[in-house]
Amino acid sequence: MNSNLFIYNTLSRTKELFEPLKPPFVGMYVCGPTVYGDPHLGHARPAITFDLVFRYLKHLGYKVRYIRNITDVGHLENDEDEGEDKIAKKARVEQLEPMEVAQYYSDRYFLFMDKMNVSRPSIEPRASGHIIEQILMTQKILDAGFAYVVNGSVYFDVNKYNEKYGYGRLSGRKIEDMVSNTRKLEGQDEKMNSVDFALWKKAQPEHIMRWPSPWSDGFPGWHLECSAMSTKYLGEQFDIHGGGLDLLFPHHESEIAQSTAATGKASVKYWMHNNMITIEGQKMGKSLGNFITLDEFFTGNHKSLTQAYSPMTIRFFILQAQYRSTLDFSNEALQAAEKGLKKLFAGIDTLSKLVPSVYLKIEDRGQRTDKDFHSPSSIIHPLLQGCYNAMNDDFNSPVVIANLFEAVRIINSVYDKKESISAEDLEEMKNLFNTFVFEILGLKEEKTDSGNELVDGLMETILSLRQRARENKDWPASDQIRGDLEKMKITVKDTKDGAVWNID
RNA sequence: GGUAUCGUGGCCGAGUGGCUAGGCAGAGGUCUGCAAAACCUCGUACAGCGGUUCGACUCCGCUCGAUACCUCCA
Repeated sequence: MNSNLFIYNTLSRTKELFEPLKPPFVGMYVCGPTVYGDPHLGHARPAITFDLVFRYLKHLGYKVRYIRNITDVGHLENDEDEGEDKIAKKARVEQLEPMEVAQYYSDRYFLFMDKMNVSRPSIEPRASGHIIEQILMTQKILDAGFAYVVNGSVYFDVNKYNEKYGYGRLSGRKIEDMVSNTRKLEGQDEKMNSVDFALWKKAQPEHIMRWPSPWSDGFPGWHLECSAMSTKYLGEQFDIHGGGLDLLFPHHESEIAQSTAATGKASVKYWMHNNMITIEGQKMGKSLGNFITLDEFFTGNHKSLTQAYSPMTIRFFILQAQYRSTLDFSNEALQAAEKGLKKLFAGIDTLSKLVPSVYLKIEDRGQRTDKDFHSPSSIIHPLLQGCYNAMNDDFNSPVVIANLFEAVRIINSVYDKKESISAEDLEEMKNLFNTFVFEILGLKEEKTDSGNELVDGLMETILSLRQRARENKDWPASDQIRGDLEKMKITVKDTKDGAVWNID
């Protein structure tokens, strides 16, 4: 557990050695989805990024409590007077109960995350289930003197907070600049200062989602849920807080302010931010209307998509970029990922068929030179070490994958009898794939109908007929069978051990 | 305008002060009845201009360009 894991901390803009506050326990909080729309590719990135973090920390032996919230209330439409809750607005349009909408899209979110093999977090709290905690936190901030009440709404006093603790440290903003640069919005007259934000908003009569509070019937402000729920489940101070880069300001900045104002100390040790997925160089997002939902990816049902892409292809595509880089979507890039993933799993399949060579190597007597290229310490072990080094360097999954492809190259060479492998190497190789492909990267094979007894039996019959044709050098018949199967998406390959087939 | 990040070969995408990323696509070769797969070889990328240095794609400055945030957004 005494690892050399380095994490890029947005707070310091450097990679820092990861040292949990209370080892072996690790507390991690990640901003989850607002459930008022179908999950799109952008939602997949943080989910997979922090799943990778979750999986790796567990692999290192930490006991991780991972919280990812569901925002089913709390984000204001804007900061204006009539600021209405997004969930409520959508609900009115569709004439549905707000919670029905939230439930529907929550279910959709879970469904698609499961398909991409994203682990379920330890706790997935809902904002609507933590109104009391949010009210209590608002009260605490009021008591500390960093908030004020106007007409039943409660606002955070950013200026006062700034004087004592400094506001803007995460995002590198100065409050003076912000005051002069904040756009003039309608109906800001309640706030003492334009940079102040709402902790509690009084609900207008038409506002559906509302709860009683000491100040008014209303609803919590849009940064409050994360502060309240992270504190509830992880304590006043915890290790990692993650989320999309687009949440850095003002959301995370305000979270820091709220928690610090309430408790007098900084709550988060490591701030992690995943970068955006872009499409034609632009952020894929709701407001731009250029997003593609996960459902559309999986079905191929979208005008920008030339084909469907499987959940694992999406996962692999995301893991092929480091989480802090922007990732540009294109059909070409996705197809490259699809083929690469196929090659990886073909390699794993081949690995299970390998037999170790039995000859006694000269280096087994002790002396080792650079030419001893078949001992564990000289070919497989460096790859394993390379994977750990990459993960320890701020979760550099693309480098892990590069190491895995090198391993696949070795597997194929051994299978082609161009290289040999010792029993120890073979075991280490299997360990490498089990650990990194399945456990840490969380990839899994998407098997189709293979394994179905009926299909297997039919295929055996068909291929034995084709084999007879081949033995008779009846190439037209042989090729026709292969061609007909190809039309049914069944690929037949002739190897020296006979024909093998698989369904695409 | 402010803040931040970034500009790598046909595409995606790592990385580094002097030493191979990797995947996809492309070219040639081996194997194969053919095909597929696999393996081998190849292309001399690091926006531009200066500076530091024995040496920079990597450090510094400037220019150009891109993106994100400053309003809900993963």
